[in-house]
Amino acid sequence: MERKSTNIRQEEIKAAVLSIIFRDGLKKVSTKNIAKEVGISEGSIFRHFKSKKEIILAIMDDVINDLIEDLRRTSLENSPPADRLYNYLCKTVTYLIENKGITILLFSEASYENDNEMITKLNYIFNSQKQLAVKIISDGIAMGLWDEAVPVTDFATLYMGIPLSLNIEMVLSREKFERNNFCKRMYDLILKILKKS
Amino acid sequence: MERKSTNIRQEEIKAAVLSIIFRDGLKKVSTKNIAKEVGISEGSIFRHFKSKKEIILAIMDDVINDLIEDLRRTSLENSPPADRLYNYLCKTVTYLIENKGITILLFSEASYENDNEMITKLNYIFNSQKQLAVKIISDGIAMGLWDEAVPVTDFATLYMGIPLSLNIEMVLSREKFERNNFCKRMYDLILKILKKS
DNA sequence: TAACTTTGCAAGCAATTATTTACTTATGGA
DNA sequence: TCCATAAGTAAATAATTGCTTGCAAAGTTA
Repeated sequence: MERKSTNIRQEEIKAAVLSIIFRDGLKKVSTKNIAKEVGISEGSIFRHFKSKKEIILAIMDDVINDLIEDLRRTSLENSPPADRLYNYLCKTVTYLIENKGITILLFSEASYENDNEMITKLNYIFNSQKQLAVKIISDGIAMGLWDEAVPVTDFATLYMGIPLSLNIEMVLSREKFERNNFCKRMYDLILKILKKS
Repeated sequence: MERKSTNIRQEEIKAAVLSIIFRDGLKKVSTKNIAKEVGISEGSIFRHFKSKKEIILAIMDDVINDLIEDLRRTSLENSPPADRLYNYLCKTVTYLIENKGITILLFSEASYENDNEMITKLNYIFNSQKQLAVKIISDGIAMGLWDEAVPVTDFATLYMGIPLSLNIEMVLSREKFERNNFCKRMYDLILKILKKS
């Protein structure tokens, strides 16, 4: 009966959830299976989280604290907008590839549960990414580097399709997705929209 | 005790599933709730479908027969590629907006269940759309209308982000999504990538 | 050492799941 | 009109769900 602190167990539980999602699908994320994955009893899970929903919300908070805050910093740098946009996109892609279960959790769990708290968090994650992208593009246009005729919010909607496409490709072909230079290839494409003609 | 033929009940059951998904979320799609929505007993459902999974697969088949086959026709027309691309995109967008539950079903249920048969069908739906888009773009390039330097498969990946973005926007803001001219706006953006410089 | 808190477990909870059962009744062609 | 078939039901099925309980033992602080 090895004992670990709640902090550690919380991390183990969140990691277990993501592993199960990526390996077996969202349906298999039951408290019973989480317990088995961590190596503790089912009841113990409720020592560290008050409900299953709290686990999911905690993972979404991790995304906000890790990814979104990192993206915010990138977006607000004062390096050239082109560099910022490239880093911005690649950081997102890298994060999604390295935290595999997260993409499925984000884009499926909220529409599965239809839970208000989850949808609010997902909305924040999604719209933050959009708005921070808008910031970079607006800067580039204001600096006279990019085409001022580009509708920035529409562009941001199209931009958000990139991580979403990546997500679906990963769901459909789990391991063998061709991620080589994925962000560079997508970056080159969208840059053409921004270029002055 | 009104009685209807299996054909009719199957349509009612599929429609009920989509209604429940859009109104209450995927989680509420239980045989009990489907029965209530249709107005029959739970057991009756199994007179018309051999399992719940068969209902989902039947809806996916509808997408293949209705949307994908329509897109195939559009893609293979011999009208100008620009017209074809515009119609192609708008048909997809219109279909997704008019069949609300379908977007959630397609992009969430497969990753929820992690079922091979479902993933195979989703893969077919997704890749057909991609390949048919590739066909239109390749035609445009071959006719000397568009930039031959555009990497067509990368472009198709970016293109697929459009329906995916639409899906997420609809999940996040159910009714009040600004769908006005959505396809025209997205079309104008991606056309800039294709234009010769 | 004593007292207290935290972490652990096995067992049990009520609720829900998809599906099957055994039986009834309506419909449509002979 | 007869009768097989198709379409309906209520109720029971076994399995699973998230979560709670009661109690034991490990860690921490005094």
